[in-house]
Amino acid sequence: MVQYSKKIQAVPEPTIRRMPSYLAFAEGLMRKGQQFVSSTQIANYMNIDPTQVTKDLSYTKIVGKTRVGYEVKAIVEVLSDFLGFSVMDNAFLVGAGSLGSALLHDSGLNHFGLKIEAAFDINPSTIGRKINDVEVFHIDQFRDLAQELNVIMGIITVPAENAQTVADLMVAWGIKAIWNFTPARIKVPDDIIVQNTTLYSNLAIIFNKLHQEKREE
Amino acid sequence: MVQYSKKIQAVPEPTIRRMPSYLAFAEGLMRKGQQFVSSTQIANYMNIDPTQVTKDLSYTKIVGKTRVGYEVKAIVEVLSDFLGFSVMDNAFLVGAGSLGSALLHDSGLNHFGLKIEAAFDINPSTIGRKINDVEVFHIDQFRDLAQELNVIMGIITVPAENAQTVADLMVAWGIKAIWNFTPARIKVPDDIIVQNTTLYSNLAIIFNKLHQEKREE
DNA sequence: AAGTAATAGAGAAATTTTTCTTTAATAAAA
DNA sequence: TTTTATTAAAGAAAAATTTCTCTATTACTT
Ligand SMILES: NC(=O)c1ccc[n+]([C@@H]2O[C@H](COP(=O)([O-])OP(=O)(O)OC[C@H]3O[C@@H](n4cnc5c(N)ncnc54)[C@H](O)[C@@H]3O)[C@@H](O)[C@H]2O)c1
Ligand SMILES: NC(=O)c1ccc[n+]([C@@H]2O[C@H](COP(=O)([O-])OP(=O)(O)OC[C@H]3O[C@@H](n4cnc5c(N)ncnc54)[C@H](O)[C@@H]3O)[C@@H](O)[C@H]2O)c1
Repeated sequence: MVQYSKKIQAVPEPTIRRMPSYLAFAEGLMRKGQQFVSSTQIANYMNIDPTQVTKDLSYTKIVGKTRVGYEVKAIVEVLSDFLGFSVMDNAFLVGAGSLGSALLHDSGLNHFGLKIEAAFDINPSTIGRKINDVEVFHIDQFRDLAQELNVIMGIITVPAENAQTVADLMVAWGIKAIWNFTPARIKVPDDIIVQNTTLYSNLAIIFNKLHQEKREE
Repeated sequence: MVQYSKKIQAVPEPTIRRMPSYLAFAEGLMRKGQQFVSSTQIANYMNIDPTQVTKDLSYTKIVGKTRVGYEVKAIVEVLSDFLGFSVMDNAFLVGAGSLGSALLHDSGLNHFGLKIEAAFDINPSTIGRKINDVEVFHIDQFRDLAQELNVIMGIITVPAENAQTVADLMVAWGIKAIWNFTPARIKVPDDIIVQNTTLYSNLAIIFNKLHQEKREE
């Protein structure tokens, strides 16, 4: 079967996953005043192969200097742009519980181009409060505010059993991308982007490695 | 170069990443009283190819029935065991800030075999408090408590710039695996398992897809 | 009872991602 | 100045992962 929606020359997802770490590393070096950084250094920091770094960076317009490496400033600038971190996108967060609050406190999101404009909940005791200067509204106000503030992303941090309900509302209300932190998989139309972020995958990997170690003993 | 530490017949990491979702789905079905589930159903829920599910499950000892599927109960039991979720591992969490508190509130970790026995911080105003029944100690007490409680995992939720310091302490204190939630990459001896869990990779992927959509318009 | 459709499972093929190899450039050392 | 070592970059090869193809099985429909 021919895949019509096939991406042409898409950047590999693993590459995109690594890039924010390159960026964060480069930002750190910049603060320390370092001008150049080699793929070897980055690879050493990341615990990966140096050619992997070179290949990853080759997807951007960054060019390195033989025997010197890449200009730190260039990495920061180009990578920020490339990753979409240098323009602000507006998001709404639904579920101002423990994880939601943590995200609202995380300045890294803001630094990397995501502005959480407002939070929503159904719990009367949370509504009206401000968490790190972000106000918590009743979920019924989502639609009007989303249009008003040009919000394209919705963050789901409600209990798993309510994830689908919230997702449906988000879609109906014009959200283009959903960042789902619950372990539940949500069903949305094809044109809506969904990113599932589940802790338990990571837990499974750690356990797997731990047990492998045990087996080898 | 010959790779001596090469794993024999290891389960692919992507497979392990998907398994917790299969498990969660099966648990949901079990609660609803469903007895069997087919790879098609699971695939539909996960938005992936059915043969992927079949292949993933083939790494375990689960066997399916033609035209019927897999027994839900078997998936739950075998997968829990396989993923190491049915035996409790003890962990310590260092950095009882916003993310740390959220993790301490997350019952899912407990459900999937991770018991956070204690939390540690250096902030006097946090020390002595209890978060969801887990006590926050001064970091100096880590060592003694780790030995006493047979803790093998350390969870790092301090600010990124302190991640390496905390990791060094954890290693010195006999921790076998580190779950690092900071964007910083830590350097540890080869025999220590490290799992980095960084939000910003996910953010980068969403932005990438969003921008791709924009480009295609 | 016969036919049909859905499914597990095994193996092959295709695709994606990582690693290796080679080349050219050039900074630093001799 | 010459040599050496380090590096980026491009392309090839290898490895890992996903998707496809085929077969056998069997529940359900006719
Ligand atoms: N706490 C964590 O560290 C953590 C980590 C990873 C994933 N998760 C997942 O994130 C989700 C939320 O976890 P949590 O610990 O923050 O739970 P929580 O109970 O602390 O917060 C959930 C919030 O959602 C609100 N809510 C419920 N239904 C809603 C609805 N229909 N519309 C709007 N708001 C609604 C609740 O009032 C509550 O404030 C869960 O699925 C959990 O598995 C949590
Ligand atoms: N908040 C989030 O939602 C979120 C999400 C993803 C990742 N992160 C990352 O997690 C880390 C923590 O974020 P946070 O928002 O919880 O920060 P935070 O400031 O709320 O919490 C950090 C805690 O660590 C403690 N601490 C600092 N140095 C310490 C040390 N040496 N030993 C022990 N404790 C120490 C502080 O006292 C504080 O309580 C950061 O690296 C952040 O990038 C946070």
